Amino acid sequence: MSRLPALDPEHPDQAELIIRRLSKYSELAPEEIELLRSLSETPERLPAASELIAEGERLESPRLLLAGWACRQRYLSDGRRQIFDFILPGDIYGLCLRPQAVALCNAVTLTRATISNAAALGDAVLSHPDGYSGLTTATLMSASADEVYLLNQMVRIGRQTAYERVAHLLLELHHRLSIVGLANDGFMPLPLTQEVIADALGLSIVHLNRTLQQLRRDGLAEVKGGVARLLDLGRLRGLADFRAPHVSARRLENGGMRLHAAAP
Amino acid sequence: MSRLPALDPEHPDQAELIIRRLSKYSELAPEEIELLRSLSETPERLPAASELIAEGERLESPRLLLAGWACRQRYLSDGRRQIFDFILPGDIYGLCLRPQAVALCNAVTLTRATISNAAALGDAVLSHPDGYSGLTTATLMSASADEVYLLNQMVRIGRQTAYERVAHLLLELHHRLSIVGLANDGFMPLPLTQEVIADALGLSIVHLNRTLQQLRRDGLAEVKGGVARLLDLGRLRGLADFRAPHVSARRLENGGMRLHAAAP
DNA sequence: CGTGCACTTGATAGAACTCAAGACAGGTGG
DNA sequence: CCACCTGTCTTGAGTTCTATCAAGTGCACG
Repeated sequence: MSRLPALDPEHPDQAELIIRRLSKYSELAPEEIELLRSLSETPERLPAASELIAEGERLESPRLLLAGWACRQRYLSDGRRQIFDFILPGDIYGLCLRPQAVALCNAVTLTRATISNAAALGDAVLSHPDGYSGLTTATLMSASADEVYLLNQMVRIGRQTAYERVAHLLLELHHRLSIVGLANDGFMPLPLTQEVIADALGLSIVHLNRTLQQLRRDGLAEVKGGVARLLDLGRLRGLADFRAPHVSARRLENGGMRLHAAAP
Repeated sequence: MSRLPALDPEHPDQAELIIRRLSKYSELAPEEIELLRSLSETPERLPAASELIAEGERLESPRLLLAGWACRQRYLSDGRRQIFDFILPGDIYGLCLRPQAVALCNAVTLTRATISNAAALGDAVLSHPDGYSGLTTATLMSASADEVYLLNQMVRIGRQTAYERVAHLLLELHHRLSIVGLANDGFMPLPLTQEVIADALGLSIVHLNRTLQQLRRDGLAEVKGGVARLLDLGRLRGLADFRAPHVSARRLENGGMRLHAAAP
């Protein structure tokens, strides 16, 4: 693994993250990388708790989260909240293959964040896929992976215990952050309050807190001060039944494109 | 509301269900209706518990469930199962806008079922959307609604109590079945074992059973013998926080509807 | 008339939630 | 510089919800 460039979340002057991520899925041509790099030219800073997308809003063009964390969520009328998934640095959001698509839920930032419009990427993928085959392949495989994360989330909250849920989510986030170089060997940023994690996992704050303590007592994971440390990836994977989505990057370049792609 | 034609699940000689459903989303031209009708010409009968799609399988062409019920699901390695969503009569499944898509989870029949290949529909939507604008609009809106059902499911299992979950699921199924004319005024087929419902809602069989009894004692819903009767839709909607997905049917008739089979 | 599957019931244990209070920041204003 | 917020995290106690275990019922089917 090559050394990672410094990644100051407050001054992300490049689109390295998304370049790294999409490169995992398909080889990118120089002009495709150039296109991605150009996405960071018009960054916009947002405070935490900013609404990125409102439910029902028309999705005009995709956007890129350059830095910071966000999520998609919905509230029940009595205030209970369910977080569907997290949007991590380097992720594209608001991209939908359906024309005239409308957002099905809202998206908000969980930390300070930097975003930029990714209309150029949307254009490439939706209108000129033949001219940007690598980029298109990679973007679609990435979208596919995002759908897998959604299904994972459903299994977690539907069929796993609190202990398993937390372990599984931490592993998934670690995996996703590893891809863009933000996590290494169990160490990763986790700028989420326990309330947010609880709302994602369908747990109460108090119970999540105790579950985290249990994981720490068991020598499996420590979460503190916006950082998480997974101390025993092997045991965590076993207990949480976690398997990294095998998005066989770069294999079968032509032909059987082996991705977990999707199906309603 | 017009009278419904007889719908014998064992001999569904027409594609009326999907025609009704898609017509809710967009006005269909005569030739579009003809195309849909032609989908029922090569029906295939399957017993219960047949695998419709295997996880990882390449999605060649969409298919239509003419009769019977199915679901998408995943198992944990210790046998626990999570059902993600239900596929109802008249539903399309295996349609994915991504080229070369692969199934993200498997799909199986829950009852005897009749299916047919819907390649013609896939072709129309993916390759000739301009020639089938109504059909394309309707199909995409329908796919969109399916995604909403997935999010609903996540909210149910993540943030609702057992009682609320059951009520909410029954209302959603009733709503979906109403659209194709299979449910009326609280009365609907429900050919699911309690085990299946439990696996969808993230509950144990025993607890689901008791929750159903509670709903019945409260005069809200009766489930028995493959049939469900929702006795007080208003109260059910209130307690489950259910709102029918407002699928803005029939607006935006011709917009820049442009969808392509972006192909790497 | 047995057999199997779905459903039901009772008893009990365990998981997770709620309430309430305290500890510990980081930031603010005096 | 310090007192004071406010939001987050932590802890304890008690309750509620849900799962598990174990039988038993009912019905459809061969």
